[in-house]
Amino acid sequence: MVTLRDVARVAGVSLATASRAMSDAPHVSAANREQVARAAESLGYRPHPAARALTTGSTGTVGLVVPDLANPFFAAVAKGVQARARETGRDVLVADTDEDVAVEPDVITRLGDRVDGLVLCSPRLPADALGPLLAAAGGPVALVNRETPDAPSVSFDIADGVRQALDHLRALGHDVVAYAGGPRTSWSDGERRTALGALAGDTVLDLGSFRPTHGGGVQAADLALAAGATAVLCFNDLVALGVLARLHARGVATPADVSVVGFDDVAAASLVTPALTTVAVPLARAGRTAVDLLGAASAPPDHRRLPVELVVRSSTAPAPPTPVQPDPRTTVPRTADPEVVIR
Amino acid sequence: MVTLRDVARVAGVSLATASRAMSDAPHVSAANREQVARAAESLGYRPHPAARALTTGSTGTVGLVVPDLANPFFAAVAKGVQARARETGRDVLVADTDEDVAVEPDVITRLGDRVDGLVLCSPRLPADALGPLLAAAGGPVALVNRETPDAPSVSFDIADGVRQALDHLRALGHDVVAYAGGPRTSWSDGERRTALGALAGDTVLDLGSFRPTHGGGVQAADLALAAGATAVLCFNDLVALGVLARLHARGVATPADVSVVGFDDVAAASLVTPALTTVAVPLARAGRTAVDLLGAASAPPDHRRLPVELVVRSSTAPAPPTPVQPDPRTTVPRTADPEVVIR
DNA sequence: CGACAGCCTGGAACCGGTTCCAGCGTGTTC
DNA sequence: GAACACGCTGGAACCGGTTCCAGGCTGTCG
Repeated sequence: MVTLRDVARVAGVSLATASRAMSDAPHVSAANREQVARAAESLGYRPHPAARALTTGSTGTVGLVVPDLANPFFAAVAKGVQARARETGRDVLVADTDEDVAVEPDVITRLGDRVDGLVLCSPRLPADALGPLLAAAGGPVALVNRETPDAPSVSFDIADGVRQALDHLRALGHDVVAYAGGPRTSWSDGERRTALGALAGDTVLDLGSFRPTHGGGVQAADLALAAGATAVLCFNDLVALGVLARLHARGVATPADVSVVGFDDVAAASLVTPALTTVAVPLARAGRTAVDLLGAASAPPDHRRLPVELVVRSSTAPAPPTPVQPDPRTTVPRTADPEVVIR
Repeated sequence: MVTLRDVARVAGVSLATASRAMSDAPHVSAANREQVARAAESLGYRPHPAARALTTGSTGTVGLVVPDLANPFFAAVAKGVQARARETGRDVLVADTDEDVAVEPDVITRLGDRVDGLVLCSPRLPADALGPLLAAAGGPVALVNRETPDAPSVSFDIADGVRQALDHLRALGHDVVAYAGGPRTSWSDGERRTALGALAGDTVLDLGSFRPTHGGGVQAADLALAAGATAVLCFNDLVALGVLARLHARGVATPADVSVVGFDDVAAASLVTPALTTVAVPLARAGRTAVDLLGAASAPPDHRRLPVELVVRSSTAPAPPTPVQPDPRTTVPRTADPEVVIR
């Protein structure tokens, strides 16, 4: 292994000078700078990351914590984080919590020690547990798809996305829109619900909370049908895909009988038939922005809201003249509580 | 920041003893061991990773290089790598080459310096460039979905997967099977082609090479139709999904008129309609196994082939009595060269 | 009762860089 | 021509751990 001492010896200068030359510091003559560069090149010198980290205190690494790497939503964010980090000469240490809230604190503190900054994507931790943890991380932290007063964050203009979706469905003649919600503990589900309440309080039918997966959508579809909804707005694309699949299986035509709108614009959304109308969210950009926020600590913390855009595809159409009748043989389960209107 | 010196002072022992106590080394009295543990606990001591790495030469980190984090295939492998690394007390440094061969060498050498071992998933680099690079990594390397004599690897029993798919289609009465191939430079496409040639030389119709994406499948579907194929075996699930979508768009019924088989069993495969019959590949397990191979260097290197399993869903059915006629108005493009039979 | 073995212990060297500081040489200015 | 400023240089301290080595203590055996 070749160290800086070797480079210094070959270049005929002291260790200190070699170090300065390598890091483009001032107080090095052009001749020596050249000598050192040449020696380093010929020896194939590569600085030892740990040694550098020990003295400078900076590791050249950013951490990323996501609930599930295999979820296309997080994968897209991860890609953005990775790309931006590489552009700025840093590496990414990634941790997958497997959707388990209990491991989040461990992972955050462990990673916190090893990185220059930490990006937390959609942490599931409740606000009161998150706050103290951010301090314990011991370095800059930026959140994605979650907001808290204690740290900078980048999230999406969910209210505007909900408005665009609602405007679109109303323009198509859907007077009442059913909402297939995500987990109650989800910050972004809360944002959607708040927006729905503010924008269209008494014309939104709450189908309840579902797991943010294909299965959750399947479940929601039956409730939507039972309630006689002509349009379903979904927590995310996976849920929307589940709704689509279930409607198809039950012989309900989309978009002729029921329109479906998703959220996120995951890759699969445009590949399915009918192609999904959905609120596109700049996931990779969010990842990139989060990395940039790590560098720019400010007080009060910076909260970015990235713009979103409704992408109209083939899963939405004008409301049918006579909406599907609620199936008289079915009843809506209590837990879904579809009578409750969001305010 | 609290260092081991602080712990030693509080515990009333020397730095050396404190170090030994913390790392469960021998030659420490039970009393001192207890004192040190207590002091470390009360001070909230956490060892400095860079300092440890500097002396021991081990970083407690494994590297992972993938072509595209957002591709569900690689995401699943990454999840496996991450899980196994965490179980063994290590972290994962991940790099996404964005499908660009040119950046692979850079990424590999850069990451190689910072990790105890490197997992390379589906490197696109040609064999003659890969070999030297593995040495340059300067530590143990394990490959996933790629084999080379120079390093241990974990791949899949592709030949058996191809056999299962072929047996299935033949049992359904498909005499000739079209193959929608992946990139010529892909090692695993080569494996599929070799298996096809060995198993069914003159009953396989080569549709050509396509980008391993939905778009590639769309492209392949038209060629399959033009050639009058009743069954299409695809390089991977994304291609199969594209084929399915295009057949649907052109009014061809699946599986009644044409059967489609994918490869990998990505999550989307089971969510689409008709659900995709595909060769399921243990992606996460491959990731875990690769991490284990890093620890167990052996000569000659260990090459694991994980078993695969055909999952029969709804995209395959008995061959139609009278196959779809090749559309007389279309001709098969030259580049696809469907006349060429794999041997 | 003395010698020897063996377990603990702490001082010090070391890992590979970065950076402070003192010293040297040159150029500039009264 | 002397004093001063400034740029370059290398010796040495330092970052926070790990580990070698010498020495002290206790226990056992002859």
